[in-house]
Amino acid sequence: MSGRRDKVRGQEGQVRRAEGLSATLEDVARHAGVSPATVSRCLNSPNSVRPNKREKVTRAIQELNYVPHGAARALASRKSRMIGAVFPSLDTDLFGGALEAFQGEVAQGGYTVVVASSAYDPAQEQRHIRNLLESGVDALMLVGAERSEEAYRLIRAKGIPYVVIWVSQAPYPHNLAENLAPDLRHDCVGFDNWAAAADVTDYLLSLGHRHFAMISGTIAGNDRARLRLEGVRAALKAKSLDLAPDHLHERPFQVEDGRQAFRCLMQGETPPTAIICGAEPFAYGALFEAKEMGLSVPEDVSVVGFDDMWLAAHLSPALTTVRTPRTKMGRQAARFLLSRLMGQAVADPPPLETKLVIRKSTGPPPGSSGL
Amino acid sequence: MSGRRDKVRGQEGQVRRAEGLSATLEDVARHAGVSPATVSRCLNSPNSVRPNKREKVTRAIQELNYVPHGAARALASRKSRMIGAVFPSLDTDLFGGALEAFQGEVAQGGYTVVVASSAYDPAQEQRHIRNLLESGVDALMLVGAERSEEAYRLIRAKGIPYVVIWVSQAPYPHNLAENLAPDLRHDCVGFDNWAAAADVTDYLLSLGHRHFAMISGTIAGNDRARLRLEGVRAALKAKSLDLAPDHLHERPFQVEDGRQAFRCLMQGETPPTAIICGAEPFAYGALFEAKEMGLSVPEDVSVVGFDDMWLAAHLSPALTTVRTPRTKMGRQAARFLLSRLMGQAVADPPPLETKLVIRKSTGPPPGSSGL
DNA sequence: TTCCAATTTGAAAGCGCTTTCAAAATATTT
DNA sequence: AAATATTTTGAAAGCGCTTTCAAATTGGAA
Repeated sequence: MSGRRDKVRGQEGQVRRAEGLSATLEDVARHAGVSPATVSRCLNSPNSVRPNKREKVTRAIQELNYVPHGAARALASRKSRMIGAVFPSLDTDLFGGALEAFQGEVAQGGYTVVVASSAYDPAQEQRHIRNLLESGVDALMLVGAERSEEAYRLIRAKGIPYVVIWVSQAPYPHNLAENLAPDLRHDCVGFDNWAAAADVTDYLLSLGHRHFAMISGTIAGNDRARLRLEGVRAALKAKSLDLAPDHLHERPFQVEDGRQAFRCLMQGETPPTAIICGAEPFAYGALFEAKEMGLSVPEDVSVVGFDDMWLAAHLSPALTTVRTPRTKMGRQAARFLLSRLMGQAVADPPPLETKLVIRKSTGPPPGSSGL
Repeated sequence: MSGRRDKVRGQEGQVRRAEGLSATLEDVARHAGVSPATVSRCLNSPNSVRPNKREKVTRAIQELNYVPHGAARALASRKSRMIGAVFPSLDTDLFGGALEAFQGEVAQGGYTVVVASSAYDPAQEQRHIRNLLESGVDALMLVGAERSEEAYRLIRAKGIPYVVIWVSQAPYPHNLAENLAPDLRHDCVGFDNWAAAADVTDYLLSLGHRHFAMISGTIAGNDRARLRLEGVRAALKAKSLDLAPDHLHERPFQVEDGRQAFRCLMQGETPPTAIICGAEPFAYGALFEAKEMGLSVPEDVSVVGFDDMWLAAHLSPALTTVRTPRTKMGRQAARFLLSRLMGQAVADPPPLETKLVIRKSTGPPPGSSGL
């Protein structure tokens, strides 16, 4: 059973390809008068082949318009040169920025990124992880560390390096240990969500605020959201304060949710004087809604965001927020994975810095003399 | 030269895998007591195998935690189940939205998407296309039809289906024929940039405007930008008007560029009464800058955007703009490619609709009595 | 029950590359 | 110049799967 593939013999006895079939390495070898092994070497370690042959091969490659067959390469070399990435969403510059940086860096290393968006759905995420694993990615990048044991089992079964971004393994009381099996220490590239949230809260506290509210992203399966909430709570607790149940709104990550939550909060019995948003879209929504309700920020209520996306600085009032290093995360995650793939035993990079960016949406609570 | 791979024989003579090596189809076959062919069939066309065997195989797969090897599959079946996509950028919800929809739809069909961002750079785009082709993608999605002949040659050489989005093949005088070799009719999923631009212009014209300016995205290598500019020009020409040279600013696609251009325009000798932005970030910048300059929109100048990204409706004044169907494009492109991959000879889908969304940033020109 | 058509199965040949091993060619030393 | 060390090359064996072809099994029809 030869020739499932239509090789047709030309008049000179040379094998040509039937329409639509591209040249193979063997064709190149024949065309250049060398062995397939040599062509392969030209592709993978050019200096291990004599210049004159190398030239012949290069020419043959050009003439035949040869493009190596990725799958065959992957099969033989046991590496696909692909890195998988699953993001919770891609329709915002938040993860998009990280992806862009990640992809750019990974491309530098000759790798290609296979991407998927899980729409913040753990089940979908797991399916995507499985898919990527099947696709044969050499490494994996995931957002957040919280996911099913099953998902991690799959990855470990494949034995490929992976990195988890947007979280850090900070040695705080709030670290992940309490929520993850002890043997699970993932490599992280990210920042300390807990500390960053505690930070803004402290700042607000220092302005004199005592009545807080938080609009938090959906917490189930989202450790970033949970840590931020816990960070806020911890900072409040240090001053013997707390978040009243009706002052905590947990929602999907949309601007519209921010609007609703804000309205709800400000129309309540005891409106807060400061609103901490666990994700920036909430803050945008809050600001928009404030304008609509005729409330002024920060005179009537202070609002802080989280992430410092591009819009924050342009809003009026400009938004006080926490700058998170998404581009850096993308790049660093890429570099980390690349090093691991080159066999280097790189250490977990240290957590990245976040920065409290104080702008115009925060001030002393109403009624205070400015302290 | 056997066993480059460490197969170790267990005591029962059964082949197990050394650490880190995952089970293969052959392992599954042995474990289930069937031939490899049967396992393969279970994976690819389950109903061609008897239920009892199928069950055994399914169990074996589970027990061994078997994950098919994508590259091997791709090599043997000559299809990789991957689709490549190159976007000009990913750090905005514009292309991100399209990508998200594209990826979701493609995943439905059991495909996976390999993505790359070209940073609006043709050379980088071409490199990415080459890379994706090497990766063995079964199909390709690109933004815009304008790119080097070389790039198209590469794709055609591989003989895979591809689709070009964000543009249409509208049968207008402005169609692509003049800029592309006649034999190049690409499958398009998109809308008519020219007509959409002409549309807003007509609207502005109908409000009484006669002094126009345009802030256009960089045109080189970007047919969307070019078509939009031409659309505006054509509409103006129909009224014997034109865009003064100093009333046309061509820039990268950033908010900051919009700010600068706006300031420049409004501080000029003869400021326009209407500014058409070829991309929405420009309009945002314009609105922000107007506020800073103490100009009011639309009283002093009307501003229109292009794309209707999420922010447009929340701005004050809310932005009049053209809604472009990016989610639909993503989905439709995916479906088109999927059909082609299933061998169906689908026709080019018809151009999608755009919609002029009139909000508050446009009005009669200053000094007019409201017509 | 016997025989033939229809359905399931397995053996084996690749898919296009990489990589080992040994042979051939070249460079270096004595 | 001969002998040895080094570098280049090629032959061939897979990588893990799919798919053809023929053999084995099954289900009906006779």
